Amino acid sequence: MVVTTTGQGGGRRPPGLPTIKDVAEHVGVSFKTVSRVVNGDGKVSAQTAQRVRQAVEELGYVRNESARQLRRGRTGTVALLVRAVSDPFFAAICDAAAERARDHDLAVFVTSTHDRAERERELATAMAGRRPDGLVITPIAESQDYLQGVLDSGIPVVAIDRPARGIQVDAVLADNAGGVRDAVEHLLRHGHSRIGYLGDAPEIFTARERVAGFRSTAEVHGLGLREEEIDLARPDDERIATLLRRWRAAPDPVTALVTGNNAITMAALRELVDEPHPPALVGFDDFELADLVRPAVSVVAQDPAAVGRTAIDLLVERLRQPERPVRTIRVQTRLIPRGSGELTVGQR
Amino acid sequence: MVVTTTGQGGGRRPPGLPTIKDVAEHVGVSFKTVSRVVNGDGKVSAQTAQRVRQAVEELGYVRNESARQLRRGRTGTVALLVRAVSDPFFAAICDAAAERARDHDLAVFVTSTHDRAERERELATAMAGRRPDGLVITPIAESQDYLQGVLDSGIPVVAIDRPARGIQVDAVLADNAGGVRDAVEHLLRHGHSRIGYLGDAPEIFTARERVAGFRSTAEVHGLGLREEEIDLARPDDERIATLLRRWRAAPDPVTALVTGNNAITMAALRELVDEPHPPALVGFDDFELADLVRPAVSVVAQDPAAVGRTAIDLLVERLRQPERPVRTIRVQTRLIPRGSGELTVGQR
DNA sequence: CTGAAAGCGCTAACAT
DNA sequence: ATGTTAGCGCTTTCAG
Repeated sequence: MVVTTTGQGGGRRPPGLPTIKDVAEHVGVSFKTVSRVVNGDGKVSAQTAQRVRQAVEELGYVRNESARQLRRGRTGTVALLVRAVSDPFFAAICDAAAERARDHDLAVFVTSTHDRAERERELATAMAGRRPDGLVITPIAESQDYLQGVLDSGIPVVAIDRPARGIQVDAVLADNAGGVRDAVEHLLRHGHSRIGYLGDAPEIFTARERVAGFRSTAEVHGLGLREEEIDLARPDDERIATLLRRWRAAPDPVTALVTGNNAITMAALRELVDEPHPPALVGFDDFELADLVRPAVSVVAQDPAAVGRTAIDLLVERLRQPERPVRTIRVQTRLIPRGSGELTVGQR
Repeated sequence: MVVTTTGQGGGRRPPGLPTIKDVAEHVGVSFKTVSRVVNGDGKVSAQTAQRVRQAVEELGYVRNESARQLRRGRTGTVALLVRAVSDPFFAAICDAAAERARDHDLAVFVTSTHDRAERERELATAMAGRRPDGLVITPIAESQDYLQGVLDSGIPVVAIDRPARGIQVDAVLADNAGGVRDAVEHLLRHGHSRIGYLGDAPEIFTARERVAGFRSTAEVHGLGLREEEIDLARPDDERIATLLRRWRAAPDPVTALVTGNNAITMAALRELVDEPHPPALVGFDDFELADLVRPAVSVVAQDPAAVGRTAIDLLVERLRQPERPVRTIRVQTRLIPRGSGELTVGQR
């Protein structure tokens, strides 16, 4: 459906927005005076200031940030590279980071890498061209050493979700092992001792930390793990469905599952949702509607907002103190029991 | 947990990234030659070009976009204002828009307005300061006339999700009324004639279009609507739960519901999920896991990716032809039956 | 094929 | 309190 009307903007050739000079001319002062008013640099009589402000309003003057940035050397921006803004975890990080950045008069520019290493580099470089005051990245590539020059030039970098490699930078990570430990101990408390683990591929940093948490917790509690009940691979509904059927058909089947990330939790749920007696389940990462599925899904929730805020905090601190030691901050996870993790062995 | 190591970046004072001049000096050519190589402006001997490229690599030169933009007048960017990137609908729009923009060598800068009118204006103005080649906005404020100057200056504006007011601009909207019509007719086909409607507050454009679709469809099919079974208000779990209990306790209760947006669908589901015989339900907007709830939720799905892509297309077309008539494009919705909408009256 | 000069719009430093 | 001058890093003429 197409509604036809007149063209936009009255049809003039792009005259461009007015400049500081246009405003000055309009008022009859030097363009520097306008600059002073616009920037609140004091040293302007209240009267002139008033007239300038009026002219600014009338002409619709908006300061050209490119020019300003070029002259000042800083842009007041932070570049944020995430896996995908359409991933709720990263979306929450973006919103929280933008919010916190506002408090420091910084604007956040977000880009999605879609987990492609070459795009990470491409986008980080493109962002560097815009001379952000800082760079927050979700490392994917083998190494981030290509950022050394950027770092040396005085633009701090903060890694989130996974540590950077090949460069020494601050990082904000989740307490992956601790989260899984909580999940396992929760299941143990509810009488489970045969627990299966479905994790993402071991190339992925968080996947390694999480399964390590699983193994060590199992060891601490003297659980006899069977390697065939630990699965590490890219999420794939089909594969996971098959695997679960096999596990559950075994003579001494697992009574509980821990899933290592959201996509895997979803895949497992799709397979189990219509089972009359599903195994207990605790998923890593909370998700909307976890409380609407039956049984409601217990999860280890991350705190994406804290990750986003902390990343900005680290960046700002480093801008203030470039020499301070590099830090890695772990954001705690939180176990949210909703029922699926409480299914006891007897209930099966 | 804090790991302490050495500072970042070798501890030098910010020397800034190398400039075109540094590269030129390093190679022993004029800085203009470097500019030519960097921009692929031909007219450079293959040998010089090679040496320049090597120096660029060695020094880690990245073009300063602020300087470039200042001189060229265009930035190669599009500013995108959405309600919130953490809203899955808008997140999908963002990703699709960024993808499509890449094809035109445009970078998209996203900001969230969080549905606050004053922030819409504030952010749109801040974005204008960065001189984007185009502006895509999700209108919230009463009027967008404050953008007239931006428009006149040659920066096109496209409205998404809701039309802009006070300015004549292109728009990409969903077929709201059509989507609800499909929902209602789907329910009619399954034997429902007593249908309740839960919509968002009537101040909201999409809410008005959707309830209008409900009313007109009901009329076409000769359904006798009862006004007390049409509810329009900001989503509120408590209110909706109470309302539903009342509706269902009535002597001749509704057998089916249409919910006008995602938040309302969620609220209704929370109330109905544990009912043995819930009413049929069709929600406006698809959501992840709609297939995991039992019964799986039938929805009218929007196509956010199409909205994002179309917005960029309109922008690019207008950049090419500033005088073309203003257009409003409606993106079709799609009914996805999953079970909740098929519950027949007899099944209750 | 390459270079020199000018200037985009702004702010910092220095006058007045 | 206001104005002048210079220059940020780059691209666009215009010459060589």
